[in-house]
Amino acid sequence: MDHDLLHIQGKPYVLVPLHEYRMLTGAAQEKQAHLPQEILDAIYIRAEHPVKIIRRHRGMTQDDLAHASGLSRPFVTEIETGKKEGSVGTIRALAEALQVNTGLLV
Amino acid sequence: MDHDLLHIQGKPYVLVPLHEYRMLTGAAQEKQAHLPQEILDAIYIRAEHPVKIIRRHRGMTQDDLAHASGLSRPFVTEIETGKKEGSVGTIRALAEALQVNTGLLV
DNA sequence: GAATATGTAGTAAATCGTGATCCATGATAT
DNA sequence: ATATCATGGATCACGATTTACTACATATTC
Repeated sequence: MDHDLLHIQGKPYVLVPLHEYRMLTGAAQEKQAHLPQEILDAIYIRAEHPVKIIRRHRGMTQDDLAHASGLSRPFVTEIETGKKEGSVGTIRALAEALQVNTGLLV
Repeated sequence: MDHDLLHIQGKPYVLVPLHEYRMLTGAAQEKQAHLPQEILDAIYIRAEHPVKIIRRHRGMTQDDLAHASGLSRPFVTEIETGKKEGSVGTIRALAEALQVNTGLLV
């Protein structure tokens, strides 16, 4: 937890990577050691759906993920585009297929 | 609690005043200590529903949790007894009310 | 243009989440 | 001692919403 300390107009600031900031402020996540920082950053920024971010990082197509998770391919699309949210079971299946903690997808 | 977001070499950072940073890190440590090992063990064992385990550890009744989460009391009962699973939104509301990561409840 | 990857409609079926109601226990008064 | 009431929890029926599918459409890439 050692970050850069800098001063702006005489006041001390700490430069905290965004994902750690999210953790600190309670939108907390557990450590995902196997996901590189830029992926975690992308997830926390929420510019795209976490499933999409992680799926592409895993080098999978929607069809790959659909088969791996036992869901239909269009449904994966709808999850990723935010048209559907999916049930808790869906989230678990996706997390399992993507090999990440469910907390990352919720 | 909203701070400046900036990018350095493509990575997102948050500029946090030092005193708030100290508060945040202190609070985070305390938050982790909030759930003792025995509670985490109980959750892991899954003898009872995590919501029930954490709710009682927080000294809340089902009615307390219902109000805190904005859900109806019967629904909280049904979640805890496993009769219903709830939507992702439900999980988020409960995690928020119980002040734990969603991952613990999914 | 063929093949691959992704997005959209339409839908039966499942689930959500609620109010009404009920059960058990315990405290307080009668 | 027992009737009454309050509290915490559980169950049910049900309208409303969502799920997750198949079939179809559109990009995108080779």
